[in-house]
Amino acid sequence: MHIIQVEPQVVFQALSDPIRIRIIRLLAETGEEACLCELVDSLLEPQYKLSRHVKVLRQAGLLAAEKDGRWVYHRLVRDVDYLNIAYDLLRALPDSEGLFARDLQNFHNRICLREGGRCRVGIQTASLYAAEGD
Amino acid sequence: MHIIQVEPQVVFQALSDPIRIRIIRLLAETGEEACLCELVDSLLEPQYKLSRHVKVLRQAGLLAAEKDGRWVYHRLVRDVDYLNIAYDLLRALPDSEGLFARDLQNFHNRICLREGGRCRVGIQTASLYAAEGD
DNA sequence: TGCATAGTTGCACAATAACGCATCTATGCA
DNA sequence: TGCATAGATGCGTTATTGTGCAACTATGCA
Repeated sequence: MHIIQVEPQVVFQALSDPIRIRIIRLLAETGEEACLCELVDSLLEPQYKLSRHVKVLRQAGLLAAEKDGRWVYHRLVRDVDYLNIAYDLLRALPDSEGLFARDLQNFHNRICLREGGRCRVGIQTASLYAAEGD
Repeated sequence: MHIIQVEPQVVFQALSDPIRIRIIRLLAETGEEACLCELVDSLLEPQYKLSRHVKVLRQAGLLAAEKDGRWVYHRLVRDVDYLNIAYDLLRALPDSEGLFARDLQNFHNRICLREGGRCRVGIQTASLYAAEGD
């Protein structure tokens, strides 16, 4: 394990985007790790978009990635004190319009598709949430 | 008093700049308020630059401004839970190169010039820190 | 009432960042 | 060994942001 020295402003910059906030908040709230397709089905955003945002979060030191076959699991970096405070901050944010609650619900639904705790399918948005529109 | 609803990413965006981090960190660490010229003498950055950065922080809901004669005092907004966590976060940041320690020292020196707890002078950088260079 | 000064802001410019599209890589399975 | 699929990325475009310079506003004092 290696700790990459990151300038503080890079961490805040990484969290200055709504989608990236939703990603980190989802993992902070659930304590889970998630592969990209699970994030796609939870946030209902294009795959290439989330792939880029996850990369930003990784380069900022907030996420660690672990490859498992075709899937790449992303989890929060927990061994930096001020990052844990950042996660607490995210969990303390208001959810005035219930947008985060929706992400959370979608994520829970998507987690149910795991087999042996591992994701075994790809993007399921079309079949799972087709009726939701949005 | 009124609370302006601010989207979370705006707060992080406000803290995504090194100078703005230094401003908030200084006020969080000392518990003080500061007028603009005191910030100029503490951070050793141009006045127009800090004026703009302070404006960003104000619009993001992190700072409140109070005018007193020719001086404008800036203080942290304390009545929002997640902002207080943000201030804790800033105080937990490393100061690997001692840059923040310098800001803090300059600020303490500058506070000594107050009369009756109020700033009564303008920018003193030239006379106070002329020898420091940078 | 005019001047010095604390602070703000319009403007132009350079750098950065988010996005959609399409394409590319890498891995498991038939 | 070829195909389907999870994920990454190059490119061009557009929007945003930080900065320096200079000019501006607002306030206290002689």
